Amino acid sequence: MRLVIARCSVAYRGKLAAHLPSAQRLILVKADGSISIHSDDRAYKPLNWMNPPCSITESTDDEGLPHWLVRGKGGDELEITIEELVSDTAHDLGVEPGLQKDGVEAHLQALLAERCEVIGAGFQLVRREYPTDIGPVDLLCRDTEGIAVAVEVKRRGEIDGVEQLTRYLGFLNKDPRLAPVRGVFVAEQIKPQAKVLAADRGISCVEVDYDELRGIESSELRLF
Amino acid sequence: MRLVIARCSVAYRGKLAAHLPSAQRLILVKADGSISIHSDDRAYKPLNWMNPPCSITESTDDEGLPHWLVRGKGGDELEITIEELVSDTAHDLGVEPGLQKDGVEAHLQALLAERCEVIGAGFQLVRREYPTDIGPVDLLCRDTEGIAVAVEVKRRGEIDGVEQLTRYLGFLNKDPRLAPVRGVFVAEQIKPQAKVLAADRGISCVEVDYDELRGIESSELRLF
DNA sequence: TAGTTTATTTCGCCC
DNA sequence: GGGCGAAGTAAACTA
Repeated sequence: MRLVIARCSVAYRGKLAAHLPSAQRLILVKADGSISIHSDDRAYKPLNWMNPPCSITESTDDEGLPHWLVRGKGGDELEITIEELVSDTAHDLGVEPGLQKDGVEAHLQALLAERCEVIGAGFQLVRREYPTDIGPVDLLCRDTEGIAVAVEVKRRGEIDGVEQLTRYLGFLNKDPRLAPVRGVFVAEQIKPQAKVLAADRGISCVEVDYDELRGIESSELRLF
Repeated sequence: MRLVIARCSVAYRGKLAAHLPSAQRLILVKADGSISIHSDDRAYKPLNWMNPPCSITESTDDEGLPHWLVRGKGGDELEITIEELVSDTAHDLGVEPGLQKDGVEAHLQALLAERCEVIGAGFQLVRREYPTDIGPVDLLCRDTEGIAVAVEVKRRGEIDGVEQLTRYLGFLNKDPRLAPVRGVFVAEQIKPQAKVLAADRGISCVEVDYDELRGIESSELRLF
């Protein structure tokens, strides 16, 4: 990993055109071949960058200033003119063992599969990831009257999720062994516009609390 | 901007839980109060981070190792245990003049709003970002016969955009002052599948050239 | 390898 | 400040 602190100007020409006037910035060159240019704000997002694979050509211009030309795929170009070099260091960091994550949508779906009465009183799970021609439905349940219920689980409920569930319902209702199938949209938070669309499509909405669900799971575990 | 190279372990507890085993990494502390932890790969994305505003508390643990506790909003916590400090430097970068972008959807939409006859001969703009219960339509126009036309603008025309326009048309057609409303899908490039779906929905497709549109704008400017 | 879906998405705009 | 759509989205997963 190479860290360059320098006063520089940058031009990007690729999927869009962007330009950075002269200022002091951090230029970060990683071992994976990527390059990113950071200012002292915007949190972790760089101002400009190039993803690997890309080639970096360092040269010196007419006035003796370092000049980098970075070429990425698709003809993308990043042009860096260094006007004043403050610092240029490199470190060999070695291998990255990797990040462990817990608590994403997959986990929420697993919790709901085990406690599907949270979605509706008396619901019984038929199966997780119930297959259809256009992809698997998160959960397929049956309610107290034996009616099939397709459940779409999201961490954040937005309009796309309602569309997705609508498509599944269209296909599931073609199966005479299942029809009529009703839909439930489950998420930690459901946006107002998604609720409007769901109502318009006859889909019910349920908001669940992740910590509470996990709490139920924990209490259950304590019983054994 | 502070740059720390160190062997460290990291734990994040917040929107999810995540853990990083011991390895050498770059810890980037920016003037905006953000912190991010980078490995030598994954391009510009850090392994862990905390967005501003957050507070960093540096202490020393039982074994004399530096220990950082970062608290963000919503009770999020980032815990960094430094096991070996390789380098710790700081630079004052000064103000960032900012990034100029050109060629994104907003610009395309603005150009089309001014020249909506490009979408259809004789089209007149009613308004940009015309509001509906499920979100704003990019452009609402009227054609030569006074029929309302909902226009969805994308940089890349894919199936999602056709779905989006279909939803808008459904809601707009409920308004007796507008109905019947027809739809036009405009993009620099429209994928074949999106064209098929649009045709199936009675939506017309128009492909426009960004440079040409900008060219028209430039020539207009030259006249004055 | 290509399409699909998620993301601690982040970011910007408008209300 | 909340809601919504776009992003040079990127990254992970699956068929």
